[in-house]
Amino acid sequence: MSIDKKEHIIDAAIELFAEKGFEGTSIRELAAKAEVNLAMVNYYFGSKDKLFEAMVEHKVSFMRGRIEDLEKDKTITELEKMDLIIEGYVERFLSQPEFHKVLQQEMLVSQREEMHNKVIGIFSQNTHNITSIIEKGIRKKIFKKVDAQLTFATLIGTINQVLMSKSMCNVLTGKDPHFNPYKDEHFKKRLINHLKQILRDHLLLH
Amino acid sequence: MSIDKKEHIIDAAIELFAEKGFEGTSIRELAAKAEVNLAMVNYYFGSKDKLFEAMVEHKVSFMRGRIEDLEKDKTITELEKMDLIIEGYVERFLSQPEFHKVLQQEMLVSQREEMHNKVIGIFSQNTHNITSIIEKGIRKKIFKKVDAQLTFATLIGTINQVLMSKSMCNVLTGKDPHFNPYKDEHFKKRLINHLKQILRDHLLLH
DNA sequence: GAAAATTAATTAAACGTTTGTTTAATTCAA
DNA sequence: TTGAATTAAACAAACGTTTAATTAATTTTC
Repeated sequence: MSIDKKEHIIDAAIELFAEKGFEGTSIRELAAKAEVNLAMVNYYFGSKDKLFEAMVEHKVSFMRGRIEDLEKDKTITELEKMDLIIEGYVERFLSQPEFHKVLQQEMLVSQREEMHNKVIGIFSQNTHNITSIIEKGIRKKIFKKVDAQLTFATLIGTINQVLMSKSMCNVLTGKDPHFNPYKDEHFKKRLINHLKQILRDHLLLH
Repeated sequence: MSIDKKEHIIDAAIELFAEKGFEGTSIRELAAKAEVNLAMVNYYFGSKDKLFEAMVEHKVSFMRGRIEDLEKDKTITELEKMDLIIEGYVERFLSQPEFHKVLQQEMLVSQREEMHNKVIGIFSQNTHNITSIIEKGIRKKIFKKVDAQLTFATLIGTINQVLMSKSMCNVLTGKDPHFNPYKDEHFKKRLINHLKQILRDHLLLH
């Protein structure tokens, strides 16, 4: 009975936090969207802050990466690993653009510091693994001597950029303002291809 | 007498909005930081919303681009244009990281819709010009047939990524958490070099 | 150029709302 | 019958904004 409701609240929270920000969303508004009584939010989660934490916890558990395993994998080349990382990231981020927007907001503001650090932790979780893969490729002389850290920033930054705002993305790609690029399979492939191409150009020797 | 104070308030607003977000910043807090009376904010700007608009207006006027002229310029190559664009962007963004964070926040949330659209307008102002330059380079067969729009997203996205959070940037580059990369000349050059390199790799024929 | 009159700047206090949260009563399920 | 779920109402605190009074600066008048 209550599990549905808890998830209902979390889903409403993601939508509203993504659209209006954490401080910009009132519990009353949230309760109305989730179709529960105002007091239920505090009843279930204790406070607005704890709801936020629970929401992040709940969603992050869904996207625990396999990137650590990937780094150790010796059956595929570093380039193939990068391709898999790109596919994984784009797939994951585009499938939950609202949640990802909430994380981006939290990364920008340092209002709730523990949450800010937590989100940075989530994002930088893979930083080391991926730069390691790139650096390994460099040592193997498969890759050029690039700036591995900023190359990673380019990868994540490009995805973040298109995920930042639907209308921004549509302006960029010249689409109709009400078009939803995140649900468009063609756009997803386009993004993956672009990232694969730019990384190949940048990493591979010629 | 009052011009100083107005700018005092705007400066305080940028700092606080960048750190805590628009809704997360109270006028009382802001007035305290600017060392003015609470009522002065509304006296000068009318409302919190209008203060925001005035702040954006005031800062945007400082960074009116020369990119339009650059597009038409026929004395330099498209690659040189791209180099100049990179230098200009990095210079501009790193010199006002707090203001830029405010814009990023506003791009993410669609709470104040007119402001949201305005910021998108600012950002996409150069979208057309820059993709035009890339596409011209492609027609001239100086550049490969790349996805010009997503290439632009990569350029802006990389800069946005490192500008997102100081501590995030430090985690990425393995620096001390309290280090300020935005004021570091070496980091600036590193970022410029990376962007130039990745664009060369991606755009130029081999 | 000093006094008076007028406008602008500044203040502390109060306004009405909205906020997150809690309470106490009620309904529901086991 | 007991404990959890749900509700409407109330809570104090914080919010953006306004008011009314005071001080400072500027302009006008003689």
